[in-house]
Amino acid sequence: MSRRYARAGGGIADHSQPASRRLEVLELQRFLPYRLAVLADAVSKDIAGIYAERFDLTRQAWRILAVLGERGKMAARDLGRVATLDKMQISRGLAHLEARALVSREELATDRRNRSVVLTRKGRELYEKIVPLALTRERELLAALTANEVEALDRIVAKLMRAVRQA
Amino acid sequence: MSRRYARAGGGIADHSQPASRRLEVLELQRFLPYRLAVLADAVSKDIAGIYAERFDLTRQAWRILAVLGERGKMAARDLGRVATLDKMQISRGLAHLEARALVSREELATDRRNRSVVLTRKGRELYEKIVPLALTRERELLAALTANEVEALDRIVAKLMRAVRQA
DNA sequence: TGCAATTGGTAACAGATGTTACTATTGCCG
DNA sequence: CGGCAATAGTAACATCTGTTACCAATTGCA
Repeated sequence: MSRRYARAGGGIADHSQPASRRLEVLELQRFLPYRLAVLADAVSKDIAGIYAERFDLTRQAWRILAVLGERGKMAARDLGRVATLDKMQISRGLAHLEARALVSREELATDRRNRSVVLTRKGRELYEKIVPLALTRERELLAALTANEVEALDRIVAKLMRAVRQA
Repeated sequence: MSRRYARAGGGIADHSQPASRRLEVLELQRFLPYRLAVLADAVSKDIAGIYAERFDLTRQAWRILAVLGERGKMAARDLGRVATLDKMQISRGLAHLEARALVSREELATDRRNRSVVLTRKGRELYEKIVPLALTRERELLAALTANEVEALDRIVAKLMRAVRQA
């Protein structure tokens, strides 16, 4: 909505320039996709300070660890859906985690393509070290908002996600 | 998961585990940094559908183009600050844009380290083609929100940005 | 049953990105 | 002045990431 204001009293439109030629201004600082990208990147790097710097995990590996810690053994295929990672990212993340003995994979007799994955003891210990730190940091960030804003953010993110997905 | 339910019949707290040892649960789907990352990534890819697919610009190049289109000639150094890009990203983005004759650089007599950058005619034409598309897409996404939510999002993003920056 | 299409997974390459270190220029302070 | 520190910018390398193509296993259907 091209910032057009209703005029009181009279339906006289602004014809100083034909609407079709007037270029709207894009202020990068106010452009939602830009702001979201910058914010998400900053938050992401902040959290990576926990799992990457201190525990040498990639972002994908951390997501996989988080899902396995939360849900226990599951098929590799489902990991992708829950953690929003494509199959290549899953493959690489699991390779990374397996090399460090944080997860183990076992074949399913029912479908030998699909292997199920589970945290090892070492993996669970790492998970239990990271989670409190991550949650604490999340709380610190959310402390900048009022309770209403936290609730609104929840709703807004969900709505935007739906909007962009059905593009 | 370990979600606890209030017990009917009496304010007897659940002391099955001491609070200090109970591991809080991190549900990835509700974890703010994760949700933000997924949303920003989806929005980013959506907008990239405009500047990348149709006009073959990288994300950095697009940001630089946007800033130059909005503010006119400026020092390369300042581009980074405004567009949230580091100096290497600026260097690469400008190389990309210059190779396509979308920007031109000129030396300043006052400081030969620092060159000023400006859109060429071709660059401005491209800018003016992309901007309406980007703004339209932004509006379509924001249409999923109420006016109050749009306003709240603005405030919330600013607050979170401040919170994470002073980490 | 048997063959085409689908699915899970990985290898291999190409391209993008982050990091370190280097050059060139300028500012600062003795 | 002289030279050390700071700044703008880039090259070169290592890493990460996306893409394509491919294999193996399974499913579906003629």
